[in-house]
Amino acid sequence: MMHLTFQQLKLFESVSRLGSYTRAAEELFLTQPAVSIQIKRLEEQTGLPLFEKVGKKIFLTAAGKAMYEASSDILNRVDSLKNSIEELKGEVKGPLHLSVVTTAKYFLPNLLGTFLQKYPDVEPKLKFTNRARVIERLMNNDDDFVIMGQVPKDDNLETYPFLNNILGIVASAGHPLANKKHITLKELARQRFLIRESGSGTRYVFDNLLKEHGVEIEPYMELGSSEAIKQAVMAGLGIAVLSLHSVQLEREVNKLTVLNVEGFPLKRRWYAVHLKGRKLSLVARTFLEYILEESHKIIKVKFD
DNA sequence: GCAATAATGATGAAGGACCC
DNA sequence: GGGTCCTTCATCATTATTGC
Repeated sequence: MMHLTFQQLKLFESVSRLGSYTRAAEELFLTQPAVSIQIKRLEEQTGLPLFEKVGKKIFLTAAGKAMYEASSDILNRVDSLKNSIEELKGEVKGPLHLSVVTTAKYFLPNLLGTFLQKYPDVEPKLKFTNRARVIERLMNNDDDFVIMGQVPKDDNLETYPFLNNILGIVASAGHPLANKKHITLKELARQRFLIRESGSGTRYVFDNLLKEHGVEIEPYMELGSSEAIKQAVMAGLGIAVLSLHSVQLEREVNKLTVLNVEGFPLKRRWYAVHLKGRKLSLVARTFLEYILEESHKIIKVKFD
């Protein structure tokens, strides 16, 4: 009979997910040897290696994959048990698992901060990633719910719009088009465009808009985050489509400006989304109700 | 840079001795 | 018999160091 500890499973799940002993140690506030020793003991209990090293990378063996599936399941069940117990006690307490598209990092911490002031015993577990990965996690039912701007068309999803997501064409304050009253999309297409990688929600919206108007642009540069794009725009490398949530501060200090382009700003919504039929924990329900009712009071953005 | 190993310390459970 | 204190041991963590 294997004698596995909960700590070993937690460490194993973390190492598998992050592909690194060191990263797992950082995540769990331990030292790397502590992780190494526990994984070794787990392998001794299993009687089979769980990881194999190829060069500097580690990969799961067949036994490791089976262990990963089981450990994820056990950890999820324990989280769910914690939620059930807290629900029986009627306390808003315990883990809150959310996957969030990266652009939402400009407003979600603010919402979460005010929520945690009210419910300090909630343990938020956030994953900021791009739209494609958020959809993957949504379909795998990995989180309580996800937050995204562009919800895939799927009858199996429950969606809750909660906040305006305004997308604008952003340029450096000294850009030649900065003071122009009306800019056509064709005119815009001649500019140097900085765009997000495919898989990003902002890119998805922009591509669709261009297709609708039969306009083609040649991207000048592709960057992996809104933050990188913002810095590049401020450096005068080009213009970009960005959520106005992400450039609020830069607009206030006159580092960036929003161009007056036909069809812009694009008014979209932020959505909380989960699979239909998913039973939300008390913590998740409370947070969902909180953002539906309070987000527009807490998060303000200048649209013009 | 990253994982493994060795030496060492902290902590908690179990068991025995002692006292009331 | 029950409660308290002390010792022992296992476990899990750390730092320092080594090897790839």
